[in-house]
Amino acid sequence: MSKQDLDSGSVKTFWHTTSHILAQAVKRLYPEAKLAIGPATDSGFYYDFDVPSPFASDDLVKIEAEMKKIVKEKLPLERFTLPKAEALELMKDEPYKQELIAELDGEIVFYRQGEFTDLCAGPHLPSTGTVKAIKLLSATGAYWRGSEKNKMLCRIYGVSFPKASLLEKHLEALEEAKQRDHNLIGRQLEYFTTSDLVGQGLPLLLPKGAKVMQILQRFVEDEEERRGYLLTKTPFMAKSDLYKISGHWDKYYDGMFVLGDKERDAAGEEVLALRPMTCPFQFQAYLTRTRSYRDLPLRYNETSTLFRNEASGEMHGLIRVRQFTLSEGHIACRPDQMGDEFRAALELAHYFLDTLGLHGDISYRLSKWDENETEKYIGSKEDWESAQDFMREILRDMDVPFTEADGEAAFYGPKVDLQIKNVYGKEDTLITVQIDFQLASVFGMTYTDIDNVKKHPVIIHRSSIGCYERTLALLLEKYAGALPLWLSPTQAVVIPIGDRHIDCAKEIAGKLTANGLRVEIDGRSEKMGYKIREAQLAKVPYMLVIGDAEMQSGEVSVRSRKDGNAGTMPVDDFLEKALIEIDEKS
RNA sequence: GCUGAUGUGGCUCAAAGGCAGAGCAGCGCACUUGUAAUGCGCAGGUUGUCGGUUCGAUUCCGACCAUCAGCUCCA
Repeated sequence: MSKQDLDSGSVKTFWHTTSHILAQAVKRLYPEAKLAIGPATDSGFYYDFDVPSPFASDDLVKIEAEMKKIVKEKLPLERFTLPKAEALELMKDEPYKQELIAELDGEIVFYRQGEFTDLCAGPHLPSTGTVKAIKLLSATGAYWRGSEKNKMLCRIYGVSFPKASLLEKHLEALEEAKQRDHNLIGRQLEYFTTSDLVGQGLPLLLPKGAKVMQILQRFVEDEEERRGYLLTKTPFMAKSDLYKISGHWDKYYDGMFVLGDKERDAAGEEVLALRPMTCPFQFQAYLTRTRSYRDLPLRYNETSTLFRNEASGEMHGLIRVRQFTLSEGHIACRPDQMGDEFRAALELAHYFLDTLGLHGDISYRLSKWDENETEKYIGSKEDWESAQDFMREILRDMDVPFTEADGEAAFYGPKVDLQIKNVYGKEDTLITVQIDFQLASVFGMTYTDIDNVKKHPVIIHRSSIGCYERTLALLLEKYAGALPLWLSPTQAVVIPIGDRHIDCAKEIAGKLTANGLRVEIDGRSEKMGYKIREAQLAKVPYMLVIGDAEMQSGEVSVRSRKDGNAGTMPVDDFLEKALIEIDEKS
């Protein structure tokens, strides 16, 4: 439902009531089903059921049909409350509802529609009759209360509208989103591929993808150098000893590719592991000599390839992979420099996001530890809270809107995560900036302060552009494959109309290439319209047509992928125009 | 890892317990082209992999691998 039709509260109410209709339909068709929870989401609703065998797609068709009957029955929704004991009695056949009721206080709120009653705080529509258009989208598994320790339930996702035309529009929009999916266009446009033989989560970047990656990396490394970073190149693997100090061996073992195992390690054999992070390596660089307070802040950056053994169901295109490249940096600074450095790290990220056109799609999250699971983290409660308070204050001071999330921190410190949504609305972290009071002392990193006392620096862990693979994926989705000129792997294709124009085309392409443009010639014996179509579909920004007229005048006929035929102009004019556009990164 | 779905030529998709087919892409020939598809021809397959059932499996069954959606986890 679009926001114009209803405000978001009403939309949620509408979807929430639809989820009750879903549950009612399921209960009618599968009386043995036990009800869990069924909320509205940002894009529809779902309901979780405990059923003997998971729903198949045929079942969804039946359930949808039953839901339509319930709508036709125009059942009124009636709110009522019960004291806890009676509530438990009412839900005596619903163990999940009982579990929820047990945790509630005061009067328990229910909603009733026809023969169906559900535990629910509401609010709801007055009648089931207004839910005219319903589509059940998928049936998947979901753990009860979101914990993999619990039973897996069957979740049905759906969406609904007061009018069929709105549903159609919504489904069309979903279809359009699919056409922007990097996993589709990235393969179609040959940015990347995968191979069953290479393995899951290990995409192969093809020339176009590799070119964009190179452009981004040069851009990032150059900008970071300007901002006082020193580039390191550290190994892809290290002995278990290093990870034992950093804590990864204990806290992150399952996430690492270990060339060996714990048994061999325990037997004293050398066991190497691929790095899941760069921190401990750059810390070793810090430790090469004694540091003075005058050396700080010391900013290391590295275009760092990392390896993380993700669970097999997690991998997704270029967004979740097992090997990826991060612009990773670590800043060692004094406490009095921490504020400026933290802020500068965020500002650098803003600069990159602005340049890429992604800033508007970002939301900020202060990712804190989980006070109830302190064993997952290292360091004292005081350190954690002061770091979290500090980050919160800087975010407020920078006037950045943000949310806070418990249990999302790294094991060594809280983070500010810059979150971004993919084309389906699924959120991932793109960039992260972290403050760490732990690892400097763990690794024995010190500096001699002005008072001649050895102290531990504060470490800021930061990425500045996000993992390159993920960034590429989001750029492809953002621009539907038509990347800005400066990022386009091929910036222009020269199209000679006939064979006799090929030499002239080569000359023009040569001149543009010599001036730094990435240019190709399409010299095939095909009709011009065909070549233009192919270049358009490949999202090449400019097509330069060369025929008799251009050969005579020494001009080129310019076509832009966006605006079509732009008429003829001297080659130098096109070059100048293109160079300006590249320079502006627009 | 868990739940569900899917896997047929480079791509998009047909068919089917008994000789696997089309369009696009590719290659060849002709055409020398004026802003989104020139025509004709050729070639391309151990139907993801490995087992099982069967006279016969690409089709049915099982395991594995990969892809997709979701959960959990995470950059």
